Amino acid sequence: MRREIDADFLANLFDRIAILLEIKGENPFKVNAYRRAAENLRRETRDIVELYKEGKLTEIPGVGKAIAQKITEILENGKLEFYDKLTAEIPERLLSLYEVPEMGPKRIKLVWEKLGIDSVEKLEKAALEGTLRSLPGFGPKIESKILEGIMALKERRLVSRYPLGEGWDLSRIIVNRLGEFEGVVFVSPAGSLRRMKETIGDLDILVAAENDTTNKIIKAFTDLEIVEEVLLSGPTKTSIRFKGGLQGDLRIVEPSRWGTALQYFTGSQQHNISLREIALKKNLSLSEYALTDKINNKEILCSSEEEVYEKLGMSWIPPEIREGTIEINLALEGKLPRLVEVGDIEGDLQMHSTWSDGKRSIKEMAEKAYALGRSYILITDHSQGLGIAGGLSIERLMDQWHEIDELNEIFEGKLVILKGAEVEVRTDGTLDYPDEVLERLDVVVAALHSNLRQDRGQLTERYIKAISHPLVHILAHPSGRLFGVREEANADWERIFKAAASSGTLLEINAHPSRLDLSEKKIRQAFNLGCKFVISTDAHDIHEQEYMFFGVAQARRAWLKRSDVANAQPLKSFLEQIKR
DNA sequence: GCCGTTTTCGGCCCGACTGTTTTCAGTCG
Repeated sequence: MRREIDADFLANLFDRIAILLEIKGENPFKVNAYRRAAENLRRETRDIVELYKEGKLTEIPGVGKAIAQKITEILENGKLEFYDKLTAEIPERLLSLYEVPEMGPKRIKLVWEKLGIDSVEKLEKAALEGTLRSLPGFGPKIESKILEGIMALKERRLVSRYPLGEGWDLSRIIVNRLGEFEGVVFVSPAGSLRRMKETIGDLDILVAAENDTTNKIIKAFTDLEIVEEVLLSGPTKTSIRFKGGLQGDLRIVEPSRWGTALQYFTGSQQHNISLREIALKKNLSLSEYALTDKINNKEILCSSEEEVYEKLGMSWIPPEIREGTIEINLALEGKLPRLVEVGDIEGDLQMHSTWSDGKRSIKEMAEKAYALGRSYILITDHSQGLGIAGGLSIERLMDQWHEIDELNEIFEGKLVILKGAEVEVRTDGTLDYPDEVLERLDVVVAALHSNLRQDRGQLTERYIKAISHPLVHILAHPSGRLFGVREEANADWERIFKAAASSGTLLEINAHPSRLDLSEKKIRQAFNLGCKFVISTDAHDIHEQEYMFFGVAQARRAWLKRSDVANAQPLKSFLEQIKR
């Protein structure tokens, strides 16, 4: 059976084409065009086959006539003549060399043409025998770097991206430590961490400091006990590898250049390119150091990010949506929406107590919620079927209601504790409590924890059955993914989201850093199909209630506004909004 | 190969660092 052709398949193909064209020595702008098309295909939430049928492939940014034609050929014939011709000229197996650090298109072409090297094994052999250094531009240093790179590759030290939560904890340590250091004026995480991407490839830290202190700051950074090795170190830029494998980059700039530096270092790359193009149209050149007037060659320094955007004639853009897509034009027109903010969140609609697998009493959880400024919370201990998490029998659940009633009297309405449950959706799509019990809960949260690998069709029906149940208000952590443990469930998400939109069932954005579920892309897809959302922490301990900002960032990356998030409303409007 | 309130042709971001050089190419972000 032929493998399914979807946007990711096409994106991977165009990325491979880009590398092969690069090795061939093609026009770099053409190479870049394939990369941009690939990137935008990965972002696309609409179904590619549908777009093809409707003749709308060129609606995808970066996809013009030529690439649309190639997609069409693949969908119709299952193959691409252009690719066959290309790989007859530049063998596909050369792509494996591209994974080796220090090996770019020029060096791959050289070792292939001069030494017949077309595999990592042959490259390793040549490096070990010292024959690589005979090539122009190669020497002993590069040879050994390549060997180290191959080692890292074999030990799988290069491949992984890290969940945002891990990078976040690390960044706190570094920012706090460097912030105390003499001479440091500003310090901030940048890069994909500041943009709050779901996973980060490296950790970027930016420091503003006076010139004479930079050496000491670099040393303080590289001397941190969490640093494994220094990869490179110059006067303004240092790269290290943390214990555990994550790479970290430190950049130091003068305080007067903080704005352009923070903007540049936050990215994304595509966003930066767009900004620099806008600058050029205004006869300005933008770099991390300054805006430069191209006519008189004078620098315009920006000490804040807001100034950078202002001088380009745009409104400031939140880091979470800096992807070089529609945010650019909207900011130029001053039409960016106000995205949902942590301060908008009034209630937290999933948390656990010692009644099931939580670590704190309901009272402790409620006090923390009140301290965080919430006005309502929903207690969602597990239902009976999830024995592993101490699921509650119906009797125990009813006992819990007495405790909640008492606590509500104590809180006198300053915080309202709602009665809920995280009700298990059984393999056949039925719920783990009978309707008579569900009816007596304030809010019902349904969740799938087991058998997520069942047949795609059955799983989809199971989701839809749960979503369509008239007593279910919220579907918790819909895709079931757990970073590093479990992938998103394989189901027909378009059908599931349509069912949620039509029944009015709210989709949870689970803020826990191990989940961040729904993904950014699925939020956008669900939003476009008419769904509404809640953002919940799924806290099992008091400090985990602080993770709300992770979920809010996820929502912001998907462009959600306050009105799209049901728990960003006061209790009264929230209760009016939930169906029944 | 894509794209367009300065263009349907002629542009396409900008810099750090390293190793190999004798002024710069290659890789990386």
